[in-house]
Amino acid sequence: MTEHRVKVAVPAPFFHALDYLPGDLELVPGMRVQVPLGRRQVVGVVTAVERTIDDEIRCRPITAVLDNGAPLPADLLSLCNWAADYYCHPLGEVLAAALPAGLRKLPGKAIRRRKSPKALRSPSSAGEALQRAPTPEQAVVLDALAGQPPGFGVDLIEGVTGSGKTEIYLHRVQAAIEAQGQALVLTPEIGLTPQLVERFRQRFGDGVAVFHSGMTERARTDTWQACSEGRCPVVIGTRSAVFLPLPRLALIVIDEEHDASFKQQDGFRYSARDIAIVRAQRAAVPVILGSATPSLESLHNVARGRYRHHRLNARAGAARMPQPRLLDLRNTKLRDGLSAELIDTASRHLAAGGQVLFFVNRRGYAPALLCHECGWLAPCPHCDARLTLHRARGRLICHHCGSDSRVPLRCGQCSSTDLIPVGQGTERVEDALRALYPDLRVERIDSDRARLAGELDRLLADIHSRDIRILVGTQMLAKGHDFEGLTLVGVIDADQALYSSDFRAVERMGQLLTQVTGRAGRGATSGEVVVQTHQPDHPQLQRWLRDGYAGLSRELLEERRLMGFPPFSHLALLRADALDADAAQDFLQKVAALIPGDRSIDKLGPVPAPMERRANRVRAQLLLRSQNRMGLQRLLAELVPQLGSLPGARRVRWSVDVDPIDLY
DNA sequence: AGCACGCCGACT
DNA sequence: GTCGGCGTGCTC
Repeated sequence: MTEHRVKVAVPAPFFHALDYLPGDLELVPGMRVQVPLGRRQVVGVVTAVERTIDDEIRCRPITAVLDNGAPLPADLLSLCNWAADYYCHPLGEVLAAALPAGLRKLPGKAIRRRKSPKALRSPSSAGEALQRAPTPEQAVVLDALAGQPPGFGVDLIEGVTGSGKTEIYLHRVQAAIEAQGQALVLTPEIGLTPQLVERFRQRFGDGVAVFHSGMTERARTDTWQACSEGRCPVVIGTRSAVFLPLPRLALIVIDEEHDASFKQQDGFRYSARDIAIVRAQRAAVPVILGSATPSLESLHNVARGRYRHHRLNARAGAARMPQPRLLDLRNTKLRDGLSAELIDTASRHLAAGGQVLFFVNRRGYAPALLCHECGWLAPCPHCDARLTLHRARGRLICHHCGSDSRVPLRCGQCSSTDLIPVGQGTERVEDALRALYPDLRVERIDSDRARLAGELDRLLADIHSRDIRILVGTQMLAKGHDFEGLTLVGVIDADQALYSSDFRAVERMGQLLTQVTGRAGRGATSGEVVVQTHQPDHPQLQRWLRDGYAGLSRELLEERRLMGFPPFSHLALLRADALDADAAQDFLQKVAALIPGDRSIDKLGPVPAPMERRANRVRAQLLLRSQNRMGLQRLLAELVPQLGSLPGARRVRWSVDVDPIDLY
């Protein structure tokens, strides 16, 4: 007997959609439905409607259809399906990540009514007045972009900080809008870089929607709805915006494409940049990638002829990119991490009226507290890590698990009271600079400081008004901010990355150093950048100094090729952790045993994670590497759905990370 | 994931 | 004698 069956993806870790009976409901793929699952009711998405004679599995009826309006568009459903396969993640959970919370929950008593669409300020009237004439260099890039054949293609714009990448985006977005299309602009963090949204608002007025995790659930759902109805010509969003429904999608811009925050680091571990490129390919629309420091992946795609490449070298106005110099710390006297020469340089800039930024990539006062008598280092009770001293708060805090305790008066081992902070964080450098320059306003900007709403905005305003003369900040400050009066950037310690075992550490160091270098000399005065180091002869640091990020990245690509690491191979990282000592590694050992001894896939591990114990869980990992992406994906597609039923799987937490960026 | 069932320790 | 710990099994 022939019957209709409906495949429904539910928010649970199943690798296949479940079957339900439609009854007399009219269903099409993409509709949200309420279905019974065990003894609860959940929201699922219809993925297919089939005629079937397979009666073997039990089948319950669909409770209700939840969409009064349009179903999830077919292109998005299909994109989510692709992503679920590529990242080996259950489709129902992928859809849950793609839909705003308001569409994932069962409706309450009140039926949500759609707001009537706002009248949009006409883009052209708002825009024309503020249109800047492109520089000759920008004009070359714009001509090249305008001359591309229609359809999919990726253009990477490698432009130094301040060279006007945003202006290029604005022109291409304008062209997309004029052709009645919608443009999607992805950015790493909206809260930290309000300038990008500002520039778009100046040009396109209320046509610009934003979408990010800081918005209320309600606002996100409304924006989702507006996008799906084609009411947003431009939407600027973070990672999850890659899943917004855009019926007239005409262009995708990915700003700061190298930025790690495009990769989700838990649950469904997707790369918004990579999904965006797949989406553009499927929708046959162009992609613009922009960065001062492109990822090695994108540069490799340029080298292979997959992406087109454009450069913007000139900075706007009179500003020149500073030539950084290294400051050899060996055998110099340091005061809270600051050398006398750096202090002299800073004093000179301050006396001349400039602003100075000290870049310290660590929060807190000091990354460790040491007993001077016996060598004890205050450890985190839950992790294989040292506690960070937050002196102003009088706390020792673990930056890995959040463990928080009072600063002890005595050594935990020998009871000595001679405890000294070692190393320096932002708070310590801030204190030192306050003592050195009591008459100047010194402020620290890091995530501890900017946690309060509006605090970051206030600080940024006081920087622009030159009220703040000296800034101490983490990489939070390295991104996107324009500080006209900033003439000196001092990097306190460039060496951390040079000691790291992570294969991407030097790439990230180069990106960070280049980004902070771009902070100096944005105004008329040429800037100065000083990098303190104990490794002044390190070849990669030297390479960066001589040939900039472009030279360093060429060298790093060559190194990756020789080592067989991405982008010259593909990685998937299986992680596991557990409360008992060996459970995670034993589990991954069983996983490894399931993988055929195929020459095309390297099994690296299982091994203990670089930080073996974290938040009281013992962690292990198994890295898979292959030259052949399809081969790796086929293996994972076969392997991953079995892992949950492996003996011991319930005793461990495990995850799969396709294209991992951090190997810890 | 969420929720049941089920079989062993300390309490009104 | 019960309340409740989390091990394991299942959800169309």
